Amino acid sequence: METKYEEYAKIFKAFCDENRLRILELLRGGEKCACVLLEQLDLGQSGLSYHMKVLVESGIVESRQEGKWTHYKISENGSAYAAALLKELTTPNAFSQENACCRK
Amino acid sequence: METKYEEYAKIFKAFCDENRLRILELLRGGEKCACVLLEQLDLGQSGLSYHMKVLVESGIVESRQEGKWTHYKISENGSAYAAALLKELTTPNAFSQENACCRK
DNA sequence: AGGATACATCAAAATTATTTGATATGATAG
DNA sequence: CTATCATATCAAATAATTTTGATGTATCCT
Repeated sequence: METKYEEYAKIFKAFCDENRLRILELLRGGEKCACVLLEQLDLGQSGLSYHMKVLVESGIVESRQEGKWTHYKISENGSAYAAALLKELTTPNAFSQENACCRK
Repeated sequence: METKYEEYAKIFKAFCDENRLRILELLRGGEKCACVLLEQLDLGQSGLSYHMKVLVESGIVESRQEGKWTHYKISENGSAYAAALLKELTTPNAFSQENACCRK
């Protein structure tokens, strides 16, 4: 089983690699098929496939098959979930308890 | 020089490691000094120091020196910036252009 | 001053992620 | 059915990140 931390980490990995950030930038312009991404990026075919897998598994990107082509687009739900999660991870929680460490 | 993509990646790396996510969880409870973090985590001293450096460099965490102790807390500004950036990276941009690829 | 404490830094080892090239799979065109 | 195209998967090579243990540095305590 996966800890919740591994699961969260997987989501944010979408944003932790230059190539994936470039891919997201292209997808901000709308759905694209792999062949288009491939010609706009400095990546080989299997490299693109690898990064698309990471992106899809993060939930940030969705894929749609159409015959032999695969189309990718940014997932609204996935993105909203990531945004909400980031906010949660950085917001003080209810029982904010100051630490009583380091006596002077 | 650093590309903007490297800079963005650095920010999200804060959230891509189990140990760092655990540290953030502790910091959601308020400012903590390194010694407290150390005793709550399964990490050695130099390992903690390494992760705190990554977190501070991402801008998500701020540190404050007090004598020989270092206190860490979540940075409101850094977190807000990351949240805004994530939103931007996943929002369709103005000139959303559908691709004209893959003739049927 | 001298020893202890808190943390940072370094280098080596271990682990994980990414790239690359070769091969597999599945859809379509002929 | 066969060949071709688009993409996925695999394994090996490379690169980046993380862990670990040793050492350095500044502060504090006596």
